[in-house]
Amino acid sequence: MKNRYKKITMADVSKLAGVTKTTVSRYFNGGYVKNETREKIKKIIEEYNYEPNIFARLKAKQTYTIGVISPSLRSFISGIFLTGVEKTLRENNYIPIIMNTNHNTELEIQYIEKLIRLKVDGIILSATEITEEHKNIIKNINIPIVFFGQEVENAISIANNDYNAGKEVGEYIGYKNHKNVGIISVSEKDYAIGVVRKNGILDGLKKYNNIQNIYIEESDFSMEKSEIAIIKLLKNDIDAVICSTDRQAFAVYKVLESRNIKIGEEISVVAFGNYDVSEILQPKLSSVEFNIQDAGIYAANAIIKLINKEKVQNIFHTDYNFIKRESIK
Amino acid sequence: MKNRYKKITMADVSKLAGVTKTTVSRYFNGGYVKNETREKIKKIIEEYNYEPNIFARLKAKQTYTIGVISPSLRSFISGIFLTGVEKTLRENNYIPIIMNTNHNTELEIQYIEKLIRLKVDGIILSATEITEEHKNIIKNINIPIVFFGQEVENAISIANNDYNAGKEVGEYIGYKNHKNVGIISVSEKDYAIGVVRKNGILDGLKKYNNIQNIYIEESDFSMEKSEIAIIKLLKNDIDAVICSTDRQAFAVYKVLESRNIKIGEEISVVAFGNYDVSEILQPKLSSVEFNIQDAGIYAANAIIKLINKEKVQNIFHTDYNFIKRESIK
DNA sequence: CTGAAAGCGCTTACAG
DNA sequence: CTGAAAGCGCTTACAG
Repeated sequence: MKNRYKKITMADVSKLAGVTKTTVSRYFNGGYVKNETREKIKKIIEEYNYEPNIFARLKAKQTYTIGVISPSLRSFISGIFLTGVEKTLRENNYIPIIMNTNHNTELEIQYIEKLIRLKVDGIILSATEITEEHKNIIKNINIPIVFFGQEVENAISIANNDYNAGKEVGEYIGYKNHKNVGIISVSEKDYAIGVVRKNGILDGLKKYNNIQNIYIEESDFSMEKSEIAIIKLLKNDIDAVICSTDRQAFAVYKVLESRNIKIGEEISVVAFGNYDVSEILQPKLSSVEFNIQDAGIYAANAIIKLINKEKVQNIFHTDYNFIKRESIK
Repeated sequence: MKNRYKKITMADVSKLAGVTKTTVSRYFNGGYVKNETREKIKKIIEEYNYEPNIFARLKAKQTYTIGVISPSLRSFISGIFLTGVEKTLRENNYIPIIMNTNHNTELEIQYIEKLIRLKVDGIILSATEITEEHKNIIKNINIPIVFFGQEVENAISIANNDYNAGKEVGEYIGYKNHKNVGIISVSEKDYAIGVVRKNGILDGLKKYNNIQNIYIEESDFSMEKSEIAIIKLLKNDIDAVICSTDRQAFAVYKVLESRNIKIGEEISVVAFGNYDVSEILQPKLSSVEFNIQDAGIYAANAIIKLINKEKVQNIFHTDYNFIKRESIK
């Protein structure tokens, strides 16, 4: 058997098959090749386990690479999203070039530039914030781009149905007859979570007319900041805490447990994200589950459609499901 | 201001700077360029925000791309590892091509072939199993490869100090006077965890001569299988469960809670991995923390050294730290 | 210190 | 249906 770990080029294959590399190229790119010729090429390819080097498609219209920019490589949400994206892209013979910004928006812009230079066919951007620069990109870029996490005007975007999800949670907290509610929010720069989701919650809380006080503390996605937020909220006499994410709820659990405050009895806790461990917590955390894997698959399919000049609707809302568990009294 | 989202090539830059592209190339690749010329080029580059297309280095000795193969994009461990790798690679001007196998070993081999075709300078492989095919690769591949997670003979590898960590845990369970111990293991194909870590545990358990029975159930990294494993173990009268990973421990918590068995009182639970939520669980999970971020940074630095023909020691063991919390009586 | 020419591994008009 | 030639955006000997 041939050494599969030695490189072999299209020129080598063409010689071995007794054709020219034009024909081999056509073989791979769906051009006309006579059946007999096709067989000859196929034989060599299989024997030598050949596959063209995608990075050498310098002159091609398509490079079959897709840039994927993520704010994190280690969060629950981004892990699932990337898994969905990667799988779908790979199945369609695209290769993802994954870039991690570590929540640095400036890097996001730099990576877009870098990806364009790399001649990617399209970009999937999981964004936490949409700046003027992003809008500028949308106008000037000439490859398709799909946003995830935020609704973006005049662009293709995939977002959670944050308003409705927030509203459902808010209504339920009211329905369960809470009086004084603390909310841990995030920066309004993260419009989807910091504004839309929050507004949904606030509108939902109004429904049953029994909420007396609402206290809001801004945090971020870290446990540290969220611990500070819940400590501040506890200065008020609250009977419910609505967290923007499960991770924030973990911080709340930590603080409440340390103070021996009974979750689900003295104070209700609810969050968004439904991480896999949330049902292991004591008491089990109530949380809104978003179908992130689907979002990833949708994003990958959307970018492929856009590359193929097919129509894609401007905004796609991910499904959600409010899972009520023991953390609500 | 120039449109930053239009591509500009080295030829364009060279014309604008009044030199030839050879010189511009040398500018970027550390060749001799007169200071005056250097300034002219620098000016244009900054004005147009130019950077060479790394994928067009078809003729170069180095492509500055590194293949990174991971069994998952959404596990706690791989997330941290990839974050460390990506950061370090990026800081050194390498770009990672991240491939996800979803625990499919066959894909692993395919991706190695694909990466070689892509002319990556080196490969970092986070492996759960080392097969004959892997050993074959090591012999035949002519670019450097660094393994993570498993110790590999005649290759550069980074692994947790699984034996010592296992032993420390085993000893502690003996020291705390447990009598009947259940172990949830993983397949022996995963040598690091399924054999080395397990052997460490078993050897550790011997130290205090007080363990009467040891029951072992094989699982994998999923909660589902681990629930089945703990249910089987509970048919024996055990007073401690040693899990191979925190995720397995989550399954154990779930089952024990559903049966109202008091963790840390009736049964001790201990695991390996120390996921960030493990200290939020009730009772707090005792677990061995491995410094995975360091492993990622080390792996990236190792591959860069190998590319530069520098020496790297064959095996590097990641630090660990056994964190004892309330889950042990 | 810099340039002209060839080449990396492909694709793409253009012929035939 | 297939080939010869040019070219993608770079790098690299080789001159000078």
